[in-house]
Amino acid sequence: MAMAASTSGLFMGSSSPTGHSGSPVEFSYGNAQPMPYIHRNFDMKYDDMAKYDMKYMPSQHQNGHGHLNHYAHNPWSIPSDVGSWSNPGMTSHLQTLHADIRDVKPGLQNSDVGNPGTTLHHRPPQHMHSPPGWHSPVTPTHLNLNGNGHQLQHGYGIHGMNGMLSPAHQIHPSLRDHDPADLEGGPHTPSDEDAPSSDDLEVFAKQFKQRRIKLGFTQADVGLALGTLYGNVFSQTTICRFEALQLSFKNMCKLKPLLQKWLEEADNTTGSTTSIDKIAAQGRKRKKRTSIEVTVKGALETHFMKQPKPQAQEITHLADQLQLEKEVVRVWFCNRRQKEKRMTPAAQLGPNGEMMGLSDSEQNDQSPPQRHEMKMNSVNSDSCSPIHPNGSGDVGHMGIGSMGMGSLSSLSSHNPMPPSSGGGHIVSMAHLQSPVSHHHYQQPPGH
DNA sequence: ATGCATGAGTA
DNA sequence: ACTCATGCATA
Repeated sequence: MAMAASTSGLFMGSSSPTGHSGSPVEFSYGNAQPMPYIHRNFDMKYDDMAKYDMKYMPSQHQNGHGHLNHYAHNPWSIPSDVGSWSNPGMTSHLQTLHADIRDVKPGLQNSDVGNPGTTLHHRPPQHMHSPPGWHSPVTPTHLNLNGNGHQLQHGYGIHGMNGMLSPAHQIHPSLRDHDPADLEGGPHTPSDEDAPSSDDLEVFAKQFKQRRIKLGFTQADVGLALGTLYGNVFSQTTICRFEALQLSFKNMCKLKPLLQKWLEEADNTTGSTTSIDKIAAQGRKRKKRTSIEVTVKGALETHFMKQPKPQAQEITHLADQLQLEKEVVRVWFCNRRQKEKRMTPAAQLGPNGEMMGLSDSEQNDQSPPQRHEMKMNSVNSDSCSPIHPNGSGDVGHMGIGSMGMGSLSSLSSHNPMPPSSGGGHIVSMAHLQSPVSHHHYQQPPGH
């Protein structure tokens, strides 16, 4: 199926390197189209579905969505192609990742065949013609997942294909953080790859964004390119969050190598163009996004302060009270909690920067439903990172060149953060706009 | 850029 | 039922 194979422009869905976000609008399936899903074809084991009144249409199902899921839980897995980031802690799941990887782009590699030598990179800005419709109905490459729902697929993933990997180039000195010392198989010296500190991540993220923009790529482009290159497709959202340091530390660490590699490619790619088409997925509909009214939201916030983890019963009650579906409320809390992990009570630093508060577990004082978040924090005390609160620039809204996030906390954490731990610290600490009002959440797990 | 949503893995 | 990674859809 040759889709738009000729497109050289590649994923230029939007390309508005104008400076800020790649407006998602142009992004393929428009707003109204519940188009296909790229992954997320799964079995609906949802009974919730009932409520949603069949709004979801399962199309096919395998054991789970195939790609980047598993590794999601194995944060340290990374493609081994890149010898660079080999690191003990992470290597364990490489293969796993690979496996996952391939399923994402079944079609692309094919379509790309025409340009064997190319680094599968695309040169966006210059020529962007037809938007590569993602509509191409691509066959879901099935991955053979065995009963465990895990990978176990044909090995022809990425590596087999002409497509990816290639770069042997080196990157800017500034970007390369590995030291040559770690060749061989032994325990190599810990480098950034091993355990980037939050500072490293921050710096990298910033640098990444700048380069990306200079190169003329949008966040969406990068996300797609990653899929092309390594098999892991990421959305604009994820790239955005990465740049804004809004991911968990673990997640940041996981993505960094990929983005780093992409950067290398992008920087070195001369003019080769590669066109790849994006795969589309089959559709499966998603529940229409519920828009919660501000007042309702406020109520939820209020409850959240008091009880971040309401019991099912409570949720039911709340839902009933607010006239929302229970599921909506439940999800709201989940998301809120997740968000809370990035929002830190941090703001309570004293003028000197000392950390204050955050000892109590909950209080009545609640913050208004503001939308700024202050990030940086670590949720679980367990593993690492002493986080220093110090937010800095507001990453989100600044212009590229002007990002002033100078130094945040250097949580220099080290460690390979054992996956075992819940490790959910987020690295981000970006904006701290209003240093006032905020609640601190930090309640002990026991509930 | 972010809110609501999905789903794998886990407790 | 929750966490975590991730993303569609939207502001």
